[in-house]
Amino acid sequence: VSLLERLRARDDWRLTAQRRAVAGVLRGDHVHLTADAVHELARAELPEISLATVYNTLNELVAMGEVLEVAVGDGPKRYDPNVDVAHNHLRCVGCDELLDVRAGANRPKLAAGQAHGYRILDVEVIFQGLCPACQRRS
Amino acid sequence: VSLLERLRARDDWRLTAQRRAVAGVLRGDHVHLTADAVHELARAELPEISLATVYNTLNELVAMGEVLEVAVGDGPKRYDPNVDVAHNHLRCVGCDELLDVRAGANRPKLAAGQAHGYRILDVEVIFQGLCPACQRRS
DNA sequence: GTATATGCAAAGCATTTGCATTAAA
DNA sequence: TTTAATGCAAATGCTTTGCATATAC
Repeated sequence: VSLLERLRARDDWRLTAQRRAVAGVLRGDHVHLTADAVHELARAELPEISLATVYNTLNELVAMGEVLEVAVGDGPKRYDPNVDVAHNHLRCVGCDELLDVRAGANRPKLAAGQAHGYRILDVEVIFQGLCPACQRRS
Repeated sequence: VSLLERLRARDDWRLTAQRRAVAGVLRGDHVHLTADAVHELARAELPEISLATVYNTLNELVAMGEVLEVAVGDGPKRYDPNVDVAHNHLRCVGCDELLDVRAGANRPKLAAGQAHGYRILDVEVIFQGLCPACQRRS
């Protein structure tokens, strides 16, 4: 089921040209675009789309659970349409590239007695390292 | 060995009143202060310290490896002086509280064939959930 | 027709930077 | 005395917001 189809199914959410353009850009399984990049790409299809609308739309998609917000390291947030399959991230500390990696069978668990009364909702795992290009550079 | 002692030992780094104040604030094992909070607290000891100097100092401490920068969720970065013991973080998505948790014996490893040529330097694990107070509130 | 989304420009917040002054070594 | 750190204020980068206009339903 594609993002666009899921959005079409909603009756509480108006499907505008701008939102269709944003959804069109957020297609695929290894996409980690910044708001700015989404704006650039969406503009190819709809030149008059504004950055503010891109931000508004992305925030709505995140609130709906249709897109994942990935904030790691410095720099702008990334938006990841791959919400169905649990996965981890691999980031290059040199160039800030961000890749998806399959979640190993062993999702980390909190050690006993370490929950501090929390109800755990999610575990985020981020591998940090140097990509091949940045290894050569350093 | 305390942070202040380690800093005194450096001969390439001038120990000023401001830097001593920042180091004084970053004492203890469960400290996750924002730059602003460090500024507030440091002001108690040294009223004329500026926020810019706090930022400069924190960045230097991070670059030296004496302090950990923790950027998770929205909101400002936190600074964590607990660099010696590897540990994970537990964050409340409601109020943004941040706690240290012991790293389980099983640090997550990248599945075979998923390294994409990267040289891995670090793994960050962040448990997200609701703290007791925020559970009651919701 | 009516509620909602849009674009624009301005505001917001966290952080960094340029530069003249001050202080550590 | 020399070199580096400070404070201030302005600039930056990302993101959000207010409001009049346009558009989906």
